[in-house]
Amino acid sequence: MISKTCQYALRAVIYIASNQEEGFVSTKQISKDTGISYFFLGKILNKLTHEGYLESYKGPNGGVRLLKPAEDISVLDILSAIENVKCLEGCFLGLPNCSDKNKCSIHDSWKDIKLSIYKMLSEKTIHELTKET
Amino acid sequence: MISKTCQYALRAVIYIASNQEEGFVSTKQISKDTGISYFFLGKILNKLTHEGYLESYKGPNGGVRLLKPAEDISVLDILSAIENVKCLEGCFLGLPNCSDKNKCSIHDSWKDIKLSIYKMLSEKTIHELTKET
DNA sequence: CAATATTAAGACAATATACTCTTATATCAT
DNA sequence: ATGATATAAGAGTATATTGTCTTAATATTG
Repeated sequence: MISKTCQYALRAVIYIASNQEEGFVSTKQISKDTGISYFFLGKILNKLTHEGYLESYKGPNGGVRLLKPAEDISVLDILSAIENVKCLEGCFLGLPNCSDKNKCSIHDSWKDIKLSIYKMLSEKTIHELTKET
Repeated sequence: MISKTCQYALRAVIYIASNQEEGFVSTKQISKDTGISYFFLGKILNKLTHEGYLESYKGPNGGVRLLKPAEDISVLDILSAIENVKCLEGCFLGLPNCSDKNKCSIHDSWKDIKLSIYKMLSEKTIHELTKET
């Protein structure tokens, strides 16, 4: 559905949002508490930094923190920072020519689903995800 | 979203349903008309035969045909014959412990989406897909 | 029976995704 | 200044997915 990389990115950002009151959160701490592999996590956080969602700081007491309030970051923001969100684009049957003008036989049904996924992912904020269980 | 293998399986079955009036449809013909790689397609059709959706016949004029009427085969039938349909099961965040009793923070929103996907895929039949464009 | 056409099955290869490690660079604390 | 701690970046490895090829088995046709 979404790649593991995206899942890790989301879980990491949720963790950061929940734990950054005291300053920067280190990759080591995130890795330890989420179970995400330290080195792989480093790459993901790096990407999110380049994409403008995180701010990083080197050296002792360094780490990353959110550049914007968690209320202003949607789940979709994080997913698309990592990679193209496949479930929101493209034809269900994988046909290259499929489009609104040249529909495959499942196009409209699938488009409805895609719209509901888009709505959910773009409305749900990271802040909301830090509150619930 | 769904794997290429699943997309190929669906496209092949739709093709078979549309072209089996005159008897068995050969892998070669399906491959030629759908653009799906001949050898890879062979494996997929084989699997669908083992799973009970196709009947195969060797030798000249051989090939495969549907074992049931296209009206009685859902899109979900074909997808699950190939592999576990990932978008219908499991946690959006990839958490192993996530369940209805122990929900992750996006669990309920995601469950709604999964239900609508399940409904669409299990109600849409192969026959319907042969009619439209 | 022999030649041809087709599926069956599994070995093999290529590509994409996920993961690991190493080296460089910046910052802090002493 | 020096050593410890952290990110930055890229090379390298492992696994999963996708795609290709080869050989065997089975049926039809002449």
